[in-house]
Amino acid sequence: MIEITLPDGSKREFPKGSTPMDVAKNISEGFARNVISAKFNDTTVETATPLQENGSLTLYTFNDAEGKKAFWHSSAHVLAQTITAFYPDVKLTIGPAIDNGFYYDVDLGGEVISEKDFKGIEQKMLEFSRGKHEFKMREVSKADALEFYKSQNNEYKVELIENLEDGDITFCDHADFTDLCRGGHIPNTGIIKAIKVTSASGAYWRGDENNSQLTRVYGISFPKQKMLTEYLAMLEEAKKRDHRKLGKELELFTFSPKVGQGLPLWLPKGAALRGRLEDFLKKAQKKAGYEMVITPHIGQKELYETSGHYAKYGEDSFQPINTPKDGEEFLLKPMNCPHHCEIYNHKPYSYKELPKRYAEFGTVYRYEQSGELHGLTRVRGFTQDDAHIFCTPDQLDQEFKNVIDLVLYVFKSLGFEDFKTQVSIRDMKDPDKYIGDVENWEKAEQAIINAAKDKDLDYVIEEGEAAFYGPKLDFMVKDALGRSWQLGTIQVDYNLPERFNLNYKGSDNQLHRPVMIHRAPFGSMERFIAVLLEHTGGRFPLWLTPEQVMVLPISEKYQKYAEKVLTLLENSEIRALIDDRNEKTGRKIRDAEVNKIPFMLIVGEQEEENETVSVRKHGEGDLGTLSLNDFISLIDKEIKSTIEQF
RNA sequence: GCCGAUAUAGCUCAGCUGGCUAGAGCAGCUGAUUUGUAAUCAGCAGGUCGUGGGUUCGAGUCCCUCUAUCGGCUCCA
Repeated sequence: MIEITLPDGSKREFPKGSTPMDVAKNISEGFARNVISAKFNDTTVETATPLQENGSLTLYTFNDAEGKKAFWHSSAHVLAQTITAFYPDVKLTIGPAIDNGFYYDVDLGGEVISEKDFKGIEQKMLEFSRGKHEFKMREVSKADALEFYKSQNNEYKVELIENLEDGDITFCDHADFTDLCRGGHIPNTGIIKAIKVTSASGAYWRGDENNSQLTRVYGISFPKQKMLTEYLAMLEEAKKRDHRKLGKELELFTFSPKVGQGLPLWLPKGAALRGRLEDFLKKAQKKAGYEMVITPHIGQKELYETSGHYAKYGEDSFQPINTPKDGEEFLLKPMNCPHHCEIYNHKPYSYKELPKRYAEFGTVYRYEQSGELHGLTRVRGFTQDDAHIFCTPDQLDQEFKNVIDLVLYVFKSLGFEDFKTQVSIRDMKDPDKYIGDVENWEKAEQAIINAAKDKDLDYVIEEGEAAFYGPKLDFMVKDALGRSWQLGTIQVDYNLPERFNLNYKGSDNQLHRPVMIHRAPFGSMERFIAVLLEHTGGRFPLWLTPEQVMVLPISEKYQKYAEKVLTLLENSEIRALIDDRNEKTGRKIRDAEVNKIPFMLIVGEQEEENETVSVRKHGEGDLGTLSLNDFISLIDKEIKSTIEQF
C-alpha cells in the first residue's frame, strides 16, 4: 500500500500502482469524470501513471490552469495528428499549450494552410477526438528516437532529441499517432468537445529569424461547446475596446498614408486629452523637483556616435539628413538622453546641486519594422514623457525609489491597478551585446532589485531583457486582448555619463561621475493613451475626458437658456457643448450616450423657469433635477475623487 | 523584414461561380417637423471598387506588381 496526501492535507491508502484516476474515483465518481491532469510530488503526471510510492497528489480539472495546460497540450497532439493526415509529408516541430489555447509549428514544405482550411481541420480534429483515444506515454532510447525521426527526414525533431539525455526521452501515442513528448496529457481525446482553429501564421524555428520559417497553426479547444461560444463572444467584446476602433470613433487620432506609416496624427480631441495628461504629469513632476527642458528633434550624427546609439542602431534607423554643407549629417532623434546629457554638460556642477532632474515631453523617431507597427502602441514617431536624473552614486537608491513612487502615483490616478513589473537584466551568456563595464552593471542591477523589494513591487527578473546601456525596471499593463505592453520604465545608466564625460565636483574637491536615471512613467503618450483607451473602453476619468457635459435643449425655444448654462459651466472650467440640432431629445441623448459623454443636461421649460438642469449620467440614466450650482459641485466632487494630489 | 489574410461612399458593410447605368444603413446637405430621457419623416448628393499592369468580347469579381491595413513571427535604444 502507498499513502497519498491530498491538497487539503487528508491522507488515504491505496494499493501500490494505483493511478491518479483511481484516487479521483475514490474521492467521487463525478469528480473523477472532470479530472484531466495531475501532479504528483511536484511532477506533472498522466492520470493513468501508476503511483509507486507515498506522496502528495493534486488532481486538476479544466478549471485549473494546470488542467487547461494539459487539455490544450493534448489538443496540440490532435492538431498535429490532423495536419499529418492532411499533409503526409509535413515535418512536425513543437506544439505547446499557451495562455489561450495551443499551437503547433510545422514545416509544410511548399504547402500553405490558410483560413479556408480551418473548417476542415476543425472537423477532422473533432472526428479524431470522438475516437476517445488514450494518450499513452512510453520511454524510448535516444538511438530509437533518432532513428524514428531520421526515417521521416524530420531534422527538427532530430535536433530536439540530440539535445536530450538518453533515458529521459519519451514518446506519446494516441490512436496511430506518435509524437516526441515530455508528458502531461488528459486521459483521452474524447474529452475534447469543441475546437476552433484561430489563425495560421509564420514563425521561425526556435524563434530565430535566420532559421527556416515554419507555419504556426493556432487553436483553442474546450470540454464543452458552450465554453467555446463564450470564449468567442469574449473576443468579440474585446474587439469593441480596441483602441484603434475607439480612437476613430471618438475622433482622437488618425493615420494618413501620405504622411507615412506609423506616424500618428492627433485630432483636436485627442490632442486636448493628451495635453491634459501632460499637464497632470508636469504638476506632479514639479512637486518632485523636476525642471522642464526643451531640445530639438534632430541632432548631429556625432552626438549619437558619442552616445553609442549610432553604432548599435544606425543601420536600422531613419537615415541621416544631409544639408547643403558637404559632410554635414543630422539624425532624427531616436531618444532624448544624448540631448539631455549635453544640457547637463553646459556648466560645471557641485555635488551640492545634485540631483538634477531634467524633464521633457520629447518626440522621438524610430524606424520600427513595418510589420511590427500597431495602432498607437507601436509607432515610428512618438513622444516620451522623458526625464533624466543626474545624481551622485549615494543618491541613486533614493532617487530610484522616488521615481517608483511617481510611477505608482500616475498608475493609481489613471486606474491601472492590475500591473506587473519586470526587472530586466543582462543576458549573462551574451556579454558583448552590452556596453559599459561589468562592475557598473552589477551595481545598477542590484540597485534596481533593492528598490523593487523595498517598494513591495510584484516583480519578475528577466535575464537578457536589459537595454544595451543598462538594466531597467518596466511596468507592464495588459490590453483588452490580454497582450502585455510596457508602459512606465525606469533605467539606470552608468554608460552615458562616461561617454559624455559628465562630472561634478565632490566635497573632496575632485571630479566625480554622476549616475543617470532614465525614466518615463507613461512610457510614451501614444502607447499610454492606447492602453488607457482599451482599459476604460473609451470612458475616460472625468478630469481627462474630451467633453464632460452635453447640454440638450428640448427645442429651439430653450437655446438661450442652454447658452446661459454653457457659459456658467465654462466659467467653472467644465468642458461642455450644446447639441442644438433640430432633433428630438431621445435622439440627442442617444448620440451623447454613443459618444460616451459623461453628463447630459436636459433643459426645457421647467428648467428655465426654475434655473435648474435635468441631469443624466452616461450609462446610468436620469439623476433628477439639480440647480446648476449643485451640478457644478457634483462634477467637482467626482473629479476630486478620481484624482489625488501627488 | 518574414508568413498568411484583407482593401468597394466620411463610417459599417452587401455585391454568388466575370455580364445592363456598383447597392444598403449611418453620417452629410435641403425641406417639413419644435420635439422631455437611447434613432421624426421626405428628398438630394456622395464611389475612375487601394495603386499600376495583365488575361478576356467584357473585370469590383481572375492573375501579377506595389502600397496600406489586420493576425502572428522576429524586433522594440
